[in-house]
Amino acid sequence: MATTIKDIAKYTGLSLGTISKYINGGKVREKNRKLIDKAIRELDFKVNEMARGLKTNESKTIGIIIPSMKNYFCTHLMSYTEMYLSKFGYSVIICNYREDPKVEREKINLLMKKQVDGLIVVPSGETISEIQEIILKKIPVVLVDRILPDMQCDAVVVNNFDISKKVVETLVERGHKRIAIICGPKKVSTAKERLNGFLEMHKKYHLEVDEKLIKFGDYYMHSGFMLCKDLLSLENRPSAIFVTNYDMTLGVIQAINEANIKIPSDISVVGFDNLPIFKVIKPSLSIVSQPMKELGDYVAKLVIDRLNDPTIPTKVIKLEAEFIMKDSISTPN
Amino acid sequence: MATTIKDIAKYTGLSLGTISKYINGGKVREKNRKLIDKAIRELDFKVNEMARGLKTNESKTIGIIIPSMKNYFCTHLMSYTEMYLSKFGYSVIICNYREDPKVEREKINLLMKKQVDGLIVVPSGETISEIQEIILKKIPVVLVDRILPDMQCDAVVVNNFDISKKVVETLVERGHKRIAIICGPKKVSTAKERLNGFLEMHKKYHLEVDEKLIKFGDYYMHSGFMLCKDLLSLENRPSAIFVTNYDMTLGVIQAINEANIKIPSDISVVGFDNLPIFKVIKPSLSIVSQPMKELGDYVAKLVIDRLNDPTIPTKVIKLEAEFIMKDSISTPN
DNA sequence: TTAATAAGGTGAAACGTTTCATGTTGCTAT
DNA sequence: ATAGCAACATGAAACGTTTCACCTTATTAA
Repeated sequence: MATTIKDIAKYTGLSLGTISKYINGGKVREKNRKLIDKAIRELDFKVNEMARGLKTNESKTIGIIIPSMKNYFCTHLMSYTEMYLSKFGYSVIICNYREDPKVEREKINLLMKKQVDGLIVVPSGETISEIQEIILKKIPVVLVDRILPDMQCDAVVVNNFDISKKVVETLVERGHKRIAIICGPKKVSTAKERLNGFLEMHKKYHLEVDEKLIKFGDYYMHSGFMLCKDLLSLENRPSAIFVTNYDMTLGVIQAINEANIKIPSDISVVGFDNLPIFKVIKPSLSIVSQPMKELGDYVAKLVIDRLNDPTIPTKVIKLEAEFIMKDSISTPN
Repeated sequence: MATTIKDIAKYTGLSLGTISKYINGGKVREKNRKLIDKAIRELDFKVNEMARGLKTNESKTIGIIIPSMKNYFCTHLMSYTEMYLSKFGYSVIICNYREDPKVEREKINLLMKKQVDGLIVVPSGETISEIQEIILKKIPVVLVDRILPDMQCDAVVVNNFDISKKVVETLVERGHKRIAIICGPKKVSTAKERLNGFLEMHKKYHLEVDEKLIKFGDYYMHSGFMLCKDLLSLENRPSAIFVTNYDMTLGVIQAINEANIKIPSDISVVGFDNLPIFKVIKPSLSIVSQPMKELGDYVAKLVIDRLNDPTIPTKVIKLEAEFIMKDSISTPN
């Protein structure tokens, strides 16, 4: 059906080898070059990457696995990763596992069957052994945002612990004593680290930790909403809330709006991720901002580096998140 | 390196044909089934989809081309499409062209080289001939959100014209006479249709159309911001603004906030796309809401249907967007 | 027991490339 | 004119599957 290298060979009277050489950047005689170019144009030849991949054992494709395509943090990040990779001739298959480890496992399998040259994962935390096996097969794996215990592979993360300390310290310095935190799922490393920073600062300032003020959500808006409602209905409610991801931050604001409570006069809020939306919310929100482009670029760079030299030692890149103070913080009444 | 069907054949003492038949769901003798299963487990066999695809001339992959991975409307939509397709054994390569028709062309080419079985496109409007060619090659193409002139292919869109009329009519009924519209790029069908609805209602109600109140943006937040600033600085500024996509709506709100103007007392606003964010903005925004899941599902369905029977006549599915009235509309002063 | 038939197994060819050892051409210098 | 060499061309084998015509084994009925 479609034009193949054979058709080009027939059309030009040259051999398969010559055509192949040429389309892979090799040199041919000037008159042959013209002839081949003409044939390619006339017959509308496009190389069959499946056949090529079969032969070369390279798909020039990187698999990307993220929790959800509705997660703007992930898709945003991956848009940079894709851009970087495409400069090096790699394309990308993005799979989302809808927060379901079973689906995550399936997608990992799928990508292996598709012979991806490397794998980028924002893991659920429940597929450690599957990922281990891939690493054993010498396929480059890069973890993003979250790390997995005891896993010997490249990763790009942010300084969750430190930035969380900084946020809490700032609140404490403003006089807050009852600070709530809304974390992600306990399995996820970022959630643990952000919580640990929170606890650390309580220890440093000899503040009592009220377990009721520590909430674990699922990183989605609705859970931010519900958990915030819980917090607001406590008889001794917090004077500040630290929300540790983007979607839950939205949920928290929704809950506060619905309760007719004012930020920051009634309650202080620190959110997460510097996405355009926070320019739109009044009062402007104090947030932890992650360096999206850097994250996305580094992820791609680590894959490419390992593809070029599989023997280099694994690296965990820790980038700096930034705490941006705006108008959503005040001193407690 | 990796385990192949040949290794399984050797391990089990069976022939290639038998193994192939079994992994494709064929019947083998019970004792052979056990033997093959064991071999697959022990040797960790995974079928090489490149080899399979080469032979079967099917990649079981659908290419998806969207303007940007930072466009939440697109990624959100495609998350439904992916879910639907994966139920039918298809996976998905998502390419974004960063709003650049040159990149769009490259990505179309890339996907053809990768032998995708079908193509889903949110087109820039500048690659008509390239898409035509693909259709000629009998590869299923589905257009989403936007249609292209004279293109004989499946598409899923919403009733842009009607919904725009409804919005404008509502504003007119509330007494607005100077209504501004912020459209998308002129090349894009949705922009044209939404504008036409706007004009139609002006005609119906014998309202003068002030060209200064018609703005064309690029569907990004910043252009919404800038165009809104323009509108606000007119000496005879509009009493209502209709913004025709999500990101530009955010920009408009930002501009209005910065100008210290109040919605709806000073100006009425109607936005686009019912994304979670609008639960968070005060006052709650009146919006046009598109049926995301239906859109995404239908797109997938059309591809699958045509894959199953390439001869069926092409369909353009028009789904109903909804106008949700909230608190951002008042009568003009 | 055997013939007939059903059920399952076999292996070579093919898919569209790349690779590489070998063959052929065109130049350059004498 | 020609030897020598660089430059380029050739074509068969291989990559890991599927397919299919044909062969073998098991099952059944008489």
